[in-house]
Amino acid sequence: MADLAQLAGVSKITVSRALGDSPLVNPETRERIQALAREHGYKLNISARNLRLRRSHTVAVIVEMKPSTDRTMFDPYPLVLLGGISQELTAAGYSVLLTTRQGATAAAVQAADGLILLGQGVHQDAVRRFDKLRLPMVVWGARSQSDAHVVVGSDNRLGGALVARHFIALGRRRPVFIGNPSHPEIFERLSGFVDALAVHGIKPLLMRRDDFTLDSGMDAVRSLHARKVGFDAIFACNDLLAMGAIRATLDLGRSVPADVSVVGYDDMPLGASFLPPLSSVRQDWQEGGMLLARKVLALIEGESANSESLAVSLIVRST
Amino acid sequence: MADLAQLAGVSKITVSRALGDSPLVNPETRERIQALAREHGYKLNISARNLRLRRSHTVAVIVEMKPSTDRTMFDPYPLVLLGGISQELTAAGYSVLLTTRQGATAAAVQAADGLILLGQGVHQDAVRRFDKLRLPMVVWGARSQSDAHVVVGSDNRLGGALVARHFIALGRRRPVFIGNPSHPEIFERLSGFVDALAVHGIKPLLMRRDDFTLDSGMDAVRSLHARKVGFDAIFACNDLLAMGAIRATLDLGRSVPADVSVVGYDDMPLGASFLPPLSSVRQDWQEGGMLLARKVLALIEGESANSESLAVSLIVRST
DNA sequence: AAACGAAATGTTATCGATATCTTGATACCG
DNA sequence: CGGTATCAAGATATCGATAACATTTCGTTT
Repeated sequence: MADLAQLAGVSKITVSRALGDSPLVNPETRERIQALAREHGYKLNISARNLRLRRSHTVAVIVEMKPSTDRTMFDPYPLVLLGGISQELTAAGYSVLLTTRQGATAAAVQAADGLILLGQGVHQDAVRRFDKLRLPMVVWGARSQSDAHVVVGSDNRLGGALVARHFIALGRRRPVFIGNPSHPEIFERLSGFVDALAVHGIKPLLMRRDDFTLDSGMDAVRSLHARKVGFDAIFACNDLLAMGAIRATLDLGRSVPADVSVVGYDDMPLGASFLPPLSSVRQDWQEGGMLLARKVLALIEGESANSESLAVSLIVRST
Repeated sequence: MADLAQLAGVSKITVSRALGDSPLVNPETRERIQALAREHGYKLNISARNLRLRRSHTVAVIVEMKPSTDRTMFDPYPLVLLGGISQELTAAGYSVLLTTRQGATAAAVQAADGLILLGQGVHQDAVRRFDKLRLPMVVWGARSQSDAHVVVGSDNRLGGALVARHFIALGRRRPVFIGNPSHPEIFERLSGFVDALAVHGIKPLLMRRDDFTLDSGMDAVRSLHARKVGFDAIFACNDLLAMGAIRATLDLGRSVPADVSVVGYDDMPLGASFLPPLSSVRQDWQEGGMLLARKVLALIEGESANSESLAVSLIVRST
C-alpha cells in the first residue's frame, strides 16, 4: 500500500480510504488510486486488516463430514445448507471456515467472529463443547427448553403433525414411527406426531432404529411382522428408512399405499423416482442456511437474535 | 501476550517461544508459562500471527454447492472429499476456507495459502479462472494434456476400461455409454471404455445426456428403444443414470442382467439396495481428499507435486 | 583466573493495514 | 475582511505476534 501511495503521490492512508470507497477522499483521487491498484494487481493484505480491525470476517461452520449411517446430517442436504450459509455470508463480506468437530480446536477457529454448528449431536453434546469458545453461536437443529443459544431449524413438530393429520385423513388407526428419537430433531418429529394423533385418541408405536439406512427401514418392518404387530401407516424419520420400509412391506405381500401408508422425511430427489413415488416432508435447506447466516451476523453485530423454525410441507405422492 | 509476560515476569518473546514449544526456552519456564496461559484462558491472536508470518495457514476449497442436475460434484461425495481434505489439512495445522465459485473473489480467498478446486467444470472453464489468483492450486478432476497445474483424480480411464472388460467377459457386443463427455472426467471414462472395447473390435454407442438424474437415464433407454437401436450392455457415468436405465429397461420387458448388463459409477450406498443390486465403479473419495490436501501442502512448502490418479475398482453385484 | 562458549532471555524492528487526531486549503457568511 | 464551515489529505499510533540481533549468565576449558 505504501508503494501504491508513492505511485499516486499521496499518503498510505489516502490509498486505504480510496480503496475503501471512503467519502473522505476526492472522487477523482479515488478513481485514480483505484485504477492504479487494478493496473498493478494490488491486493489488500487481509491479515493486516484483520489485525487492525480485530475482526476476521470469518464464520466457522462445524459439520460432521464422515459418512456414517447413524446421522441425519448427511446426503446432499448439508451441502445445500452450506450453500445457503455461504451465499449469505459472502454477500456480507464474510467467509466460511469449514471444520469438523475434531478440528474445531484448530487455531483458525478461535479467530472466527462467529460459529455455526450443524447438528446438535445426540443429547446436545456438541453444543456444550462449543459454547466454551464464547463466540456468537447459532445452531441448526431443534430447540430445547434449556438452551441459551440461538437455534434455527425446520419445524419438526409441525412435520410430525402434518404426517399425523394425513394419516388420520386417510383413516389410518395403527401408525408406526421409525427412527432414533435421541436426536433432538427426530424427537421433535416424533413428539409432533404423537401429539397430533393423541387428539384422535391414537397412540403410535415407536420402532427405534439408530441407522438412517434403507436396510434399517426394511429391518424395522420385518421385525414388526415377526412380532405379529399390526400396522396400517408408517412415518419414517428420513426417506431412506421410508423406502426400506416400503420395500419390506411389499415383500411381505402387502400393498403400499392400499394397505399401508408411508411418509418419509427430507423429500430427497430420488424419492420422487422411487416406485411407488414416495410421499415425504420437505424442508427448505437453502433458506435454513441463509437464516443461520443472518442470525450469526446479527449476533456478531451485537444485535440480538431469536431462535426460529422454518415451516415444512408435506409432499403427497403415491405412498 | 504482553500481560502474560508480565504475569510470568519474562518478556513477550519468551512467552511466544514458550507457547510455540521452542527449544530456546528453559523447559521449566516453558511449563510455567503454558500453565499460566491455560489458567487465564489465553488465546493467540491468529491475525497478528498471520500478518507476521505472512501465512494464513488456510487453504481455500472451491466447490459448487447449488444442487443441480447437470453436475457430477453432488450427492454425499463432495462431502466425503471435503472430509478427507479437512482431516489432512487440520493435521498439518491448516484450515479449510469453503467457497463457491461465485464467492471465490472474496477477500479471504486471496489470503489463502493455497487453493483446491473441486471439479474442473465443463471445458476447464473454472480452472482458468482461478489460475489467475497465482496461488498454489490443486484440482480434482481429470488430467488434460495442456494444463500446468496439478490434478488429482481417480483413474477414470481405468474405470471405463474395467467396465469394458467386464462386458467383454460377459460376451456383450453392443454396449452403450450414457453421460455427458463435456466434463473432462466423464470424457476419460468414455475414452477408457472406448479404447478397451476397440481391442475387441467393438465400438460403443454414445447416448449423450446432460443431466445426471434417474429420469435422464430412463429417458436415454426409452430413446434407444424408440429409435429401435439394439443394445446388450449399458455403462452409465453415474449411478443415478444407471438406475434409471435399469428401470426403463425393465419397463420395456427386457431383463437385467440376462438381456442387458448395466454398470454405474460412484457406487453410491443406495446402489447396493437397489433392485436389482447395482454393479458400479467405486472411487475412494476420502483418500482422494487426503491426497489433494497433501499436494497443496507440498506446493505451499515450495516442493513440487505431480498429478496423480487413484485406482478405482469395479464392484460387481447383480446387474 | 582469563577466556570462551553454550544456554536463556531481552531489545528492537517489522508485518500491512486503519483509527484518531491534525493540518492545510478553499468556500461562505455577515 | 475576519472568522468559521467544509473538504481533502497527512502524521502518528496501534493492532499482537515473531525474526533477527544483542545481551546476560553461567559453566567449562586451558
